Amino acid sequence: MDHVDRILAQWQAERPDLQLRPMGLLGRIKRLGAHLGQGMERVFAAHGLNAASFDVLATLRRSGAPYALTPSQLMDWTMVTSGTMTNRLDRLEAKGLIRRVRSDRDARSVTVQLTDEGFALIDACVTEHVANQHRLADALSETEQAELDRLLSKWLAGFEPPED
Amino acid sequence: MDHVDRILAQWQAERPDLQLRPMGLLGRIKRLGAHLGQGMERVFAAHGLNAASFDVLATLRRSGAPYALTPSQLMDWTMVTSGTMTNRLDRLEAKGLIRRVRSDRDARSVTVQLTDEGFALIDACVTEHVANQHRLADALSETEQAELDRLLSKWLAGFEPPED
DNA sequence: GCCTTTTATCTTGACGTCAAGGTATTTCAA
DNA sequence: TTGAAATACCTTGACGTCAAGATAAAAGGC
Repeated sequence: MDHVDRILAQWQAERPDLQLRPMGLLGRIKRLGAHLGQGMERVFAAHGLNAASFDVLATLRRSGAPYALTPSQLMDWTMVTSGTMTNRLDRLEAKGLIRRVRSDRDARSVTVQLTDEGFALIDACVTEHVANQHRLADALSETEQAELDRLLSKWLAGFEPPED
Repeated sequence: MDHVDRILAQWQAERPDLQLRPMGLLGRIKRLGAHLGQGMERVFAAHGLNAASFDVLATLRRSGAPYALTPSQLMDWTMVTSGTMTNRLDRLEAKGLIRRVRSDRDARSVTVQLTDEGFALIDACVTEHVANQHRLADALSETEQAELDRLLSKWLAGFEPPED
């Protein structure tokens, strides 16, 4: 009898006409996502970051040398709007973690590049982040994690058709 | 090869020292949660609500007659801070969906009650919401949904120790 | 060469959230 | 009885987000 079960029991009593089966599943995904998010934010915060700024720096870092992408590419990877990305980049630039370089070939275009400070910070942060993810997933065995990943991949494929 | 796989492949190339196994799992939970959240928001929006306002009205509705709880009880159920709840209640009150009643017994306390309009709205909305949840979960068979729910419950139990 | 359309990014305004703190009230131990 | 602590709710200020639209530049049809 967890939090989600209590919610389902209330609905069952008040609206016995409803077919509640998927509600528990969706509720658990949402709550688990919230707990995992909080668990990850702690590591980000220890490095002066949050999920938003980590997301940008990590995307640049894993893109490989020269650790530079355009705002549009970053928007594609992180799935946020242009206004959100402008705001994120403004803050990261103010902290000296990225730098905006105007393109020579296209005056509309900007390249966002990790500074040395940004590179060092994200490299240290992601190392801790990965270790933290291991801790967060430890409640399940490797077999269970693999089975869960299989089911989530199948579900996710309906929203994000795989390519290649 | 989905979006998460592409991220993992980039990390693998750039940081082969990292043990990336749990990263895919956590990434898929996050992305799936985002897609499901968007899918649910559409139904809320069709009734002039969003996830936040739906959450409050649904909590009041499923609490049973007289469909009234204090802000503190609502905070416990919805897991938001007091400032957030005040803001939510202000907006719902302005729309005439809830009403605040000062307590006779404790002058600090307030009872938040569904109005007739609020009751009618949330009852209609939750009916559609449940049908929508079925659609969103349709990508998995009933067996798969049950297995997924089992694994998520186990994982979630580490964050929210079950009671009773 | 021009004019429309598309592309790339930034700006604005509204909203939801939280942390920290404020105010009023109640509780409880001395 | 009274004064400190706890409780219940609200206020404030900062932040992250989005939708809509602004600006500027490039591309393409004629």
